[in-house]
Amino acid sequence: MKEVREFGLPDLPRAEGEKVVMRFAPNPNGAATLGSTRGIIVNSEYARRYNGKFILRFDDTDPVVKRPLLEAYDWYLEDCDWLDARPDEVVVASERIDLYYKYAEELIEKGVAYVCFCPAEVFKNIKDRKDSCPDRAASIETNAENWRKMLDGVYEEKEAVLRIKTDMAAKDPALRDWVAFRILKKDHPRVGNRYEVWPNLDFESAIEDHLLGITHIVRGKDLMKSETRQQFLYDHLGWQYPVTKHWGKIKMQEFGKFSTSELRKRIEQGEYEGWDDPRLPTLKALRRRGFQPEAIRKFFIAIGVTQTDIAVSMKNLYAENRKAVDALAARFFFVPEPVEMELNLMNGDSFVAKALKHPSGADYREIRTGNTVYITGGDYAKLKVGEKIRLKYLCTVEIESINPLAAKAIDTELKVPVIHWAPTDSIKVKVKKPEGLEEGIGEPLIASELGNVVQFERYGFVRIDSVTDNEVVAYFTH
RNA sequence: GCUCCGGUAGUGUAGCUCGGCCAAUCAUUUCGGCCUUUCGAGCCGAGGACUCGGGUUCGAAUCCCGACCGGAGCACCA
Repeated sequence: MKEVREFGLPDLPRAEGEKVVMRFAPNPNGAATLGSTRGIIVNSEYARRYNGKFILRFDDTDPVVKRPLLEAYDWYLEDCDWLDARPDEVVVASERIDLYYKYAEELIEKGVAYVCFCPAEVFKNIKDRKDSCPDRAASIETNAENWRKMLDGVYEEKEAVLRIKTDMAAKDPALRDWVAFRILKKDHPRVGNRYEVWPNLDFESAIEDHLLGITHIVRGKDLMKSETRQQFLYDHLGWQYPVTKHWGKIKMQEFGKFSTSELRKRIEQGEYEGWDDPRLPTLKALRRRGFQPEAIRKFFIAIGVTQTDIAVSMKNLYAENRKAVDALAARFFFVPEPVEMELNLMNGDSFVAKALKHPSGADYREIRTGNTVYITGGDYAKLKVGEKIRLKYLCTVEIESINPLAAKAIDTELKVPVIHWAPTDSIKVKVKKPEGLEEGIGEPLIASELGNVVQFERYGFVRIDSVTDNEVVAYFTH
């Protein structure tokens, strides 16, 4: 019988009464991007659904090519907290290197790991021929001794590696004898110069997943082959591989290709203001722009875990965020490209507009103005003499002249266009958008919303980022 | 070159394991309408898809084969 699933992630296959243990394992070489966010949310969501455990593990075993950033460890913790995905346990691989050495020795003793002295290109040739490298046949004693020498610093970088024996004749070249440890004589941001022999991801993560009791691995399909490679290791050690699930490549249409390393380079070169620059696809940037964590969660859960490669538009996230933010965002008038309008009010009319703070509520805000108001350049461009428009919450006017712009108040009429405006004593407002800076003016009360997400009517949602004496800076949400 | 994975509307996604209840779900986008004060908000409505070709079957989105298209791995990166 077919049943339509409720909104959410598909169920994970699991044994009866099994305690689910999930993990998210980033390399902290920069701030979390939208890509990493998927990993945080999907894994924590599964852990939550099955009442299991969620582990955050830093796979920081590469001090050179993708060198960890010391601050990023904390950033990940903050981001997880913010996303309501606080880990039950945090593990740092670089602090557990001795543990990996122990297993390396065990594998050497079992005769399933060997120290290989082939230069990379030479080994590639051998591998492509489905041949074996001469070191593969070395005795256990020789390997143990060579491994010892590796650890003792006898060899230089690239002179020797420790390989795991798989099958040099495997149909798939990606599986043949892979590197488990290599020599890197470079300090590590976290543990300094304590180690010169570093495990590769396949080795480190294989050992950790077992030790941490991970039951299910859910990650990107770029690591699909990793499972097959690591399976050899699990067989050698008599372990059971976790259940795996892989999602396809995700690309945000608005951002194109980005990698953490690339981002880091550009930030260091000053191309961006920092990891929270509003143009960036980082969690820090989205937070500063006023996105709500529950919207981001829902967005990634809706996308799910299919293996198809996808190109998603930020519009989907915007839609989700709009639902979260609409109810709590107070409304204000912000006028970009302001054009001055002289206002001739009828006798007895008030210069104080009573405006709704939120269309669904009853709370008012007062907007006081003199006999000049400001309207947006865009609205101005469409005006003609004799046309009637309503200045929202203030009055209906008839345009008397365009240059200079002047209008007189008339009796309220139905079905006239409604535009918003800014009062005489407006404050300066700068809006930082992904596309650039937009300047304008707005009602003074905006300055009282520091840190809040508000809606600039007919413009969009923004988060008030900073307030000074006569200027407000807002980050554009969407 | 070798190996692996995938292909449902503009974009995501459900359905595929166990073929019929699928003239295909939900969301978003787009379009139209509504709202006696938001034409970047809200409400209502409409449109829009099973990559192609064979096969199996009474019956195929679902099973099989092939083609085409997309992506990944073959790093002393993660």
